[in-house]
Amino acid sequence: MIESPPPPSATSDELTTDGGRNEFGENLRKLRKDKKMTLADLATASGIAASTLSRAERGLLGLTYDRLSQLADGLGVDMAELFGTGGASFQKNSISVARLGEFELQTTPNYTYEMLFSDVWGKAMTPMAGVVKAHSRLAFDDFIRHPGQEFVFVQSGQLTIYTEANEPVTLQAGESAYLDSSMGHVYTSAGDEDARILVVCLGRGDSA
Amino acid sequence: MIESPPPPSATSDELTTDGGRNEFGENLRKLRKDKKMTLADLATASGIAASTLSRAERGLLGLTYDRLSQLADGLGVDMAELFGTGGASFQKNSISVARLGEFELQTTPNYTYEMLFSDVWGKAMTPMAGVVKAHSRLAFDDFIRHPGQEFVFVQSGQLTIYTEANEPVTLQAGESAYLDSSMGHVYTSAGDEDARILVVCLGRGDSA
DNA sequence: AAAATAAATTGCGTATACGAAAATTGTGTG
DNA sequence: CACACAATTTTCGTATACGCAATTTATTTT
Repeated sequence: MIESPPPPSATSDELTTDGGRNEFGENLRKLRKDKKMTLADLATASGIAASTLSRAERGLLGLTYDRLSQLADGLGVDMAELFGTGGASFQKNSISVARLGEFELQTTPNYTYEMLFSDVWGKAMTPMAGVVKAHSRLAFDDFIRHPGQEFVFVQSGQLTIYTEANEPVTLQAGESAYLDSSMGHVYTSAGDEDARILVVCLGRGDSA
Repeated sequence: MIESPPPPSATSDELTTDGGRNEFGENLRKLRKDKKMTLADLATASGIAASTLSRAERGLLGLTYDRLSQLADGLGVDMAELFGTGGASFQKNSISVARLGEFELQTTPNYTYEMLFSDVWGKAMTPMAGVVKAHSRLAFDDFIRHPGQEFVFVQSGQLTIYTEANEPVTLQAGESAYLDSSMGHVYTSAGDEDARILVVCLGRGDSA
């Protein structure tokens, strides 16, 4: 969360503890106006006084958890959107297309892959398509890890997934797996052929 | 967010206005313990008094925005995870496999598809695999919409995507699209052949 | 088992969130 | 421009968040 510069009249207490509530307030006002609601409308919808909402929008107070929860309900959004962290910057009403070969191939010793939609801002999912050149777990110095979850689909070939907490699993073409990506994992091709896979990571992920 | 049942000793005021803060408190305690932190450790990391943290964990108070922000920093998580909306209940260190034909085929007039990993709790992404039987937009009474984002990959055939805010786009096999799923959208097969697609929705989504 | 230490909770005074009503500002119309 | 009305902000009293120190409970050590 990027903090906005403190207002000129901020007290020293606010400088050290306001935790971004000016930014929150701006986001709140934006959400409200996007929905063509007045403070009174939102007060009715949320059960929070209009005066409180006004102060929150101007960063003059920090709402409590209970009020935040009421607010999310009143605005019909989830908490993540309320905090502007859930893809709020993802372009509304957009569709992006990834054509064959459109994205630059990235090559490592073990993989050749494209980061699909690398130019799309605010994505909550990171799709990648590519080929697994590694045919042995020994090709890897260590497991790959990143916070979140990961979906992998085998388009062709056979894929073996090694993880630090489970027995290896082997997938045929058309099969898929869903895993905790914070757990160490690596992907290897399991047959003579290099497996072709599609991977979707949650958030900005560098996958195996 | 699924609310836990109110505790038996809840006052009527808590029943109507606590906005899930017992659940929040439980999640907070879980996060803290997962990280092997005492209340004093977290107090130091976050700059919030241990007594306040204790009360928050037991649902005795609702933290203000400023404190919530400090807490997220102190725990090294983002706000979404703090509220238990970011897959907090997803099984750590897990991998699940979807074998060919494993899930029951669901059939509508326009699609035949499997909800992959339908038995996996706490998934942030909902993968679906299937066939698009509709060859015309006229097959649909209305657009499909659900909050969030959606990734669609064409395995075979040709797919045309109609959206309420953009010109239709047609994808070949191996191509994909990423879209705002709150915008009305439908998928149709574009050639003689029924297109085979893989769809990943953010969250629990019913896709087109 | 008793003693020592760590961890969590309680008590109490201060700061701030909060709501209702009043005041001010903004907008539209004649 | 004046007026009416809508929208937002301010005022003020009450409720609750919050931190520090004391107390209690839980865990570890002897």
